Amino acid sequence: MEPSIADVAKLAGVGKGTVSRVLNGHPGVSEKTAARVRQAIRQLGYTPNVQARRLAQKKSDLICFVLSNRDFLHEFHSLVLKGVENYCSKAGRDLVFALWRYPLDGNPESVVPPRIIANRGSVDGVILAGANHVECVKAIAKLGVQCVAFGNNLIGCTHLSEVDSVWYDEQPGTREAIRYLASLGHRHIRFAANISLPWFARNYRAYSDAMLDFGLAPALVSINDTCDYVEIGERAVQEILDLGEPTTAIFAGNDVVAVSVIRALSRRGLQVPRDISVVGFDDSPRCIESDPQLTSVHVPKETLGAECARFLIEKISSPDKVSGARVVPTHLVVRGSCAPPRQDVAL
Amino acid sequence: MEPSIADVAKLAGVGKGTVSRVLNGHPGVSEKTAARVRQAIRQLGYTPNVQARRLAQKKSDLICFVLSNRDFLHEFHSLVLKGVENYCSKAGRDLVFALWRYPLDGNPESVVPPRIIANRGSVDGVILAGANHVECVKAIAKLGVQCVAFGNNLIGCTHLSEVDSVWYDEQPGTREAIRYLASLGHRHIRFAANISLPWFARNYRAYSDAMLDFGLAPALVSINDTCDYVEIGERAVQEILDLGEPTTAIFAGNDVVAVSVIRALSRRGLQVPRDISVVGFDDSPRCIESDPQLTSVHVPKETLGAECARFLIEKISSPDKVSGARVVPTHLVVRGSCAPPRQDVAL
DNA sequence: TTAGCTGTTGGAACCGGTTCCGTAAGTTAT
DNA sequence: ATAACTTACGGAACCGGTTCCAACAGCTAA
Repeated sequence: MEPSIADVAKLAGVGKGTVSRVLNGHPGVSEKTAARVRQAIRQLGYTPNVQARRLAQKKSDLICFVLSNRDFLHEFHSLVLKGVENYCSKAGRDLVFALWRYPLDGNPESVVPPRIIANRGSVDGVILAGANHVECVKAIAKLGVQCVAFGNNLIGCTHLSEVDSVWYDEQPGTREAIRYLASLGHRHIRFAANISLPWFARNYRAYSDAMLDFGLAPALVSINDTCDYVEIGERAVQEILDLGEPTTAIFAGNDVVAVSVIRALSRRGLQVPRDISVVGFDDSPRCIESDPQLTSVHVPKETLGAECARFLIEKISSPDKVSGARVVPTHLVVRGSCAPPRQDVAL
Repeated sequence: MEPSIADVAKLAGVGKGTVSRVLNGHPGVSEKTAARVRQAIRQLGYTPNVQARRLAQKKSDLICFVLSNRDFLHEFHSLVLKGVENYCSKAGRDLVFALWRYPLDGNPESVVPPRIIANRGSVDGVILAGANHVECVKAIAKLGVQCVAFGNNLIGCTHLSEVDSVWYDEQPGTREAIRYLASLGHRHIRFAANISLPWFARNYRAYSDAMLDFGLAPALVSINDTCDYVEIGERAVQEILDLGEPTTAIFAGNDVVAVSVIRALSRRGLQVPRDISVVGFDDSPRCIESDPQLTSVHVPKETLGAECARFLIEKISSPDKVSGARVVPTHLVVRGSCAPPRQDVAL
C-alpha cells in the first residue's frame, strides 16, 4: 500500500494540513517542523496522489492538444506539438493528445466534440490544431472549456480575432521572397497552388500585395480540383508551360508543391535554378533534402506551438481577461533554388 | 455550479449509490428507478466528474506515450502514435504525450524518469517509443508502472523478450526484397547504412541471412561516424564507386538513405533503375514522392502502435499474466526503383 | 403463519488530497 | 502582569465519485 499524506503526518507527528502546506510551499510552517515533515516524506518514499489533488483543487493541470481532420501528424504539426510540449512541461502541465474527425463541409451544429473535451473536468483547456471549422471552435468554447485554435488552417474564418487563435503572418516572409527575386532581376514571378484552400488563399493575397508593392503584376496558376500537393505541383508546371506567358520564377504555396514543381520541371529538361527559380513556403526538412536545396519562407512552427500554450495557460488562469488573435512573423531562408533569370530563354 | 451526483440523487429521489450504479451499468437497479435517474441526469445536464471517479477507482484511464531522445515526432513515430491513439480511443482511454531526453551512452542509473511517470497515479501505463536504453525501460518498470517499449530502437538489448516490447520483424520483408532482386537477375546486392546503430545492425543481419539463403555473398558498406542519414547515403555511394567491386543493386538501411543514394547516383550520371537498382526500408511517404518511386520494405507502423496499446492495456488489466515480446511482420512493396541489372556496365 | 431467499435500495465509509477555522504558544506593548 | 497581536499548527469539512453493508419489500416453500 502506497503511503498517503496521513501516514506522513503521523510519522512526523503533525497534522495533514501541515504536510500539505510543506508540500505546496505555503507559508506559516516553521523551518523546524518543515524539516521534520520532509524527513518523513523521504523516509516513506511518499509521492502525492495526483488525482486526489486534482479533485480537491478542481483543476487537472492537463492541456489537450487536439489534431483535427488530419490523417496523421505531419511534420508541420509535429513541430507545433513540440513547441506546445516544451512550453507545457516548463509550466508544469501535462499534455493529452487527441484526434478529431468531422466533415469540414457539413453542418457544424451536428459535430460532436471529442470525448475528452465533453468529460467535464478532465482537462483545463484545449489547443485546436489541424484544420478546423471556425464554428466548431466556437462550439467548443461555448461548452465552457478554455480553448485556443491554430489560426491559419481555420475554415470559414472571416477575421483574425473571430476566435482566440494563434497565426503565422505570411506577409513579412513573402515580401522578403518577392524582394529577393526582384533583386535577382525577376519580373515574372508566378504563384502556384490551389487557392480554394484558405491557407493558400492567404498566401496568395500576401504574394499579390507584395508583387504590387514592388510594381510587379501578380500572376496565378491555381489547380482547384485536388488537394494532393504533389499533383498540384505537377499540373501547375504543365499549365505554366502550356500558357506560353513568360515565367522566370515560381512561388509555390508550400514546400511539397515546390519540390513537385522542381521535379516536374526537371522531367521536362528545365533545370532549377539555371532555367527557372523556385521558392517554397514552410521551410520544412525537405528543403534541405531536395536538390537543389529549396529557398523557402520559414514558418516558426515551434514558436506557434509555444504561443498557443502560453495563450491558453493565460486564459486558464485569468478567463475573460485575455482574448483575440496573436500573430508571429515569417521570414525568408535563402538556399539554392533561385538565380537570376536567363536572358536568352523565354518560358 | 455544476451539478454533482448528489443533486441527481436528490432530484430522482434515490441514493447516490443508485445513481452511480445506473451510470456504470451495474446490475441490481430496477428499470423503473433507472429511468427516473436517467431523466434526472438529462434534466440537470449532469456529467460525471472524471477526477473524482479516478480517485475513487484508483485508476486514471490514461495512457502515456513517451517519445524518447528524438528531436521531434518524425513520420515513423507519428504513425505509431496514430495507431496507439486509435486503439486507445476505442478502448475508452485517453492519451498523454510526453518527451523524454537523456544521454543514451551515459549511466542509465542516473537517468530521471519524466515527471508524468514519477507522479504516482497520474497514468495507468506507459508506452516507450523513440530510442531508449533497455536499462532505462527496466528502471521505469521497476517504479511499478506498467510499461511496454517499442523494441526496434532499443539500445543495449540482447534478446527480444528482455523487456516487454513490440517489434517489427525485418526478416520477411527483407527476404522478399532479396528474392525479388535475385529474380530480376541481381547477384551483387550491397547493404548500405551505419551498422553501429542497432536498428541498422538488425537490418543487416536480416539482409545477410537472406543473401546466404539465396546463395549470394553479403556485401556491406557502413558509414560509422555519422547518424545523418542523408550523409550516409551520399558517402556510401562514394565508397561503393571507389571500391571498384561490382554492385548492381543497393539495399539501403532506410528510405532516407535510399533517397539520398538515388540522388548521389544521379549526380554522378547513374540512373535508377536503369544503371543500378535501389531498395529502401520503412515504406515512408517519401517513397511515393521520390523519382523514381521507391521500392521499399513496408513497416506496419500503425499496427505497431496498436499492438503496443493492446499489450499495455492487457498488462494493466492483468498484471504479471502477460509478458514478453510481440512481433509483427514486414513485407515488400514493389515500385519503380528496381530493374534487371545492365549487362554492359560493371560498376 | 413463519422462516428463508432474492432483488432493490439508501447511505455510511472511503479514496487522498486542500482549505479554513479555532486555538495554543510566543511576542510585544502598556 | 495583562491585554493585544502574531505565528504555528491540528483537525474537521469538503471535493465528487465508488463500494459495500444493512435493511426492507415481496415472494416462495414448509
